[in-house]
Amino acid sequence: MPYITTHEPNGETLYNIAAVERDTGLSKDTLRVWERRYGFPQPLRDNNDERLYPQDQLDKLRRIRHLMDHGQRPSKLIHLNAEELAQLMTRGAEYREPPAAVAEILRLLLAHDIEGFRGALLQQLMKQGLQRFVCDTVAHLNFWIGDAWLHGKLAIFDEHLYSEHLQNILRNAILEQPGRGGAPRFLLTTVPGEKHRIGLLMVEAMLCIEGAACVALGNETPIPDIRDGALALRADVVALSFSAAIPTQTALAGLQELRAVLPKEIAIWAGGGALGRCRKAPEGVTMLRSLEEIPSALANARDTNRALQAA
Amino acid sequence: MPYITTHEPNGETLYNIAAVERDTGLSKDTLRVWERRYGFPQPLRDNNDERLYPQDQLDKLRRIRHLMDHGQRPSKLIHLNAEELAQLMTRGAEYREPPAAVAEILRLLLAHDIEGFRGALLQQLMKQGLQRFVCDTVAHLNFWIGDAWLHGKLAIFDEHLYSEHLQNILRNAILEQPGRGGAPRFLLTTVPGEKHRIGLLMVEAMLCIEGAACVALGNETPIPDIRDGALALRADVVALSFSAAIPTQTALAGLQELRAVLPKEIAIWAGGGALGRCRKAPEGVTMLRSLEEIPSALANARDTNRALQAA
DNA sequence: GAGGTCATTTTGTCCTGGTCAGAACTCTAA
DNA sequence: TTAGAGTTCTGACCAGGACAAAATGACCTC
Repeated sequence: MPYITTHEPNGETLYNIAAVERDTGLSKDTLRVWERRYGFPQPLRDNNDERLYPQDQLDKLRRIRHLMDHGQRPSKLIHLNAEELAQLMTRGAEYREPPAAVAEILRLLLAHDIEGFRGALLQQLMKQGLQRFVCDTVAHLNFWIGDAWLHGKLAIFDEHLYSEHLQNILRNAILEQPGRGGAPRFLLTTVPGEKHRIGLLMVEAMLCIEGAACVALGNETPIPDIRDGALALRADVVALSFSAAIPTQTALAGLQELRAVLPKEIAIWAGGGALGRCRKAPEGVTMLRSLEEIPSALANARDTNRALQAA
Repeated sequence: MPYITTHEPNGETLYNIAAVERDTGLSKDTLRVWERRYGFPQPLRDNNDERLYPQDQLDKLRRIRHLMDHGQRPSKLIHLNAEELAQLMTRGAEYREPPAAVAEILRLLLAHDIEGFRGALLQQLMKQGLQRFVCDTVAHLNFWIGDAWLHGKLAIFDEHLYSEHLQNILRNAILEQPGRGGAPRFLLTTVPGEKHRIGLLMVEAMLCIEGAACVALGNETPIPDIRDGALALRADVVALSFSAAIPTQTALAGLQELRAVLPKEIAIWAGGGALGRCRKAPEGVTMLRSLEEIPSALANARDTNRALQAA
C-alpha cells in the first residue's frame, strides 16, 4: 500500500488514489465511478496515467463523505461548492447552538490547551454525573466537533486529541464502577467496518453505572467471533453500536447475521446513528433509539430475567 | 460494503470477496491476482459469477497473511497446508517457550477467566514495574498470542479481550504518571494504515514513567495532520510505532514523507516490527530497535536539549 | 396521514484481463 | 563481505462493462 503524496514544485500536494481512499473512506471503485458518471473528482494523471488528486478535490471529497454519513446522497452533493456543503450540514440539524459548557470545552480544544481541555471535561463529568455527561455533553461534543471540522475550524489531529482524551476519561470512569456479578451480563462490541469506539464506550458507561456486568470486546469483531465470545463469556445480552458512518443496510445485515447464529436466549441490543434512519428493528433485536433509554431497558431486562428465574 | 456471508444448507459458511478482504487484510486485487497466478485461493462462484470463499480457504489466507507479516513471501507459503504453515511460525522464532508468568496469563485468558486474567496482569505489573512489564511480559504476550491464534488454540475474540484489558491497564498506568512539563515534549501517533494501538501505548508507558511529557494522538493520523499537531502542540519529538503488519517500505515512505514536512528542529523517533527488518533509518530519523533503548534515548535527548539551551 | 406496493433511478461493488513500477532475491566481481 | 547488475516476484492500478440492492417517488388503500 504505497500511499504516495507528491509535492509539486509549485507547492501543491497531490494524492494518489490509495491515499484518497484512505483519507475519505470512499473506495477506489467509487472514486473511479464518480469520475466516469459525474465528472467529479477530476484528478490529474502522472506519467503512468495514474490518478493524482489535488488537495482541494480531496477536501471536497471529505466533506461530501461527511454529509453522506449523515444521510445525504452523493448526486445531490457532488456539484456543490465548499460553502454550500458546509451550509447543508448545519441546516436541518437537531442541534442549533452548543450549550455554554460544551462551547467552552470546544474552545479549549481549539486553543490546544490540553490540560484545560481535560480539566473541563472532568469537571463537567463531576458536575453532571456519568449518565448526563454521556447523554448531553459527549453527544453534543461529537456533533459540534464534526460540524467544526466541516467548516474548517478544526483539524483532524484535534479530533484525534479529543477522541483520545475522552476515551481515557470514559475508560477510567468505567473501571471505577464495581460491576456487580448479577445478570444480565453484557458483551459489548461492534461489527467489522465500525471503527468508532466512543459510541461503545458511551453505552458501556451508561450500563456500568447501573451496576450491569459488562465485557467489552473492542471494535470490529467478526460475527462468528461475537457468537463464540458470547457463549464463552456466558453473556445474556450482546450490545452493538453503529455509528452514522456505516450504511444502515450494512448495520441491519450485520444484526440479522448475528441473530441467525446466536442462540435465542441471548438478546441483542443495537443502537447508534446508522439505525436512527430505519423504522423497525429486525426480528429478535431490541433497538435503542437513544442513550437515555438504556437505564429503563436495563430495568426491563432485569425484570424479565427475574421472572424467568422464578419460573 | 455489503459483507455477505451465506450459510449453505450443508452448514458450510461462504464469504464474498469483501468479507475476505476485511478478515485477511489482503486486497481484492491481491486475492484475484493470486487466484490467477498461483491457483489459490480457488473460490466457488455464485449465480452472478461472484467469488464465494469457503471457510477453510479463508482460514488458510489468514495464516498466510500472518506469516507474511513476519517477513515471509507469499509464493513460499501459498501451497503449504495448515500444519506446515503453523510450523513455519514457531521455527526460527526468537522466542522458544513462554516464561511461567506469561504462560499463566495466557492460560487464564484461554479459560476466559476474565477477573483472574486481569488480576494476573496487574499483579505482574506491580511485581515487575511498568518498564519491565512492558518490555518483557507484554512483548512476550503479543508474540505468544499470535502464535496461539496461528495454532488455532485461541479465537479472535480472545485477542480482542486481551487488547481491551491491556489497553485499560496501560492507559491507567500512564494517566497515573505526573508527566512533568519539561522538554522534550513527545507527540505519539501512528501513520494511516497502522491500526495497532498497543505498540504505541507501550512506548508511551516507557516514556511517561521517565517523566517525559507525552501527548497521544491515537492511531492513523494523516501525515499533514501529524505536522500540524506537532507544531500546534509544540512537540520536540514525534514518535511513531510501526507494527509488523505494515510493509517495511510503507513505513519508510511514511517516515520520509513526515521528515520532509516537519521542521528539522523536531526530531522523529520510530520503532516497531516493520522496521526490525531494515538496516538503517532514513536521514533525520532516530530508529529505536527495541523498547529497552527508550530510556537511554530519552536521556540522550535531554542532554542534547540542555546543551542547546545553554548555547 | 400512515402504511403498502410497484416501477424507476441511483449507487456502489464486482468482473476480466491487461500494464507496470518497485521490492526482493540471485549472481558475479571486486 | 560488499557492491552492483540482472532477474523474478509482487501488488497496485487501469478501463469499461454488468448487475443487484437501496432509495425514491408515484399511486393506492385503510
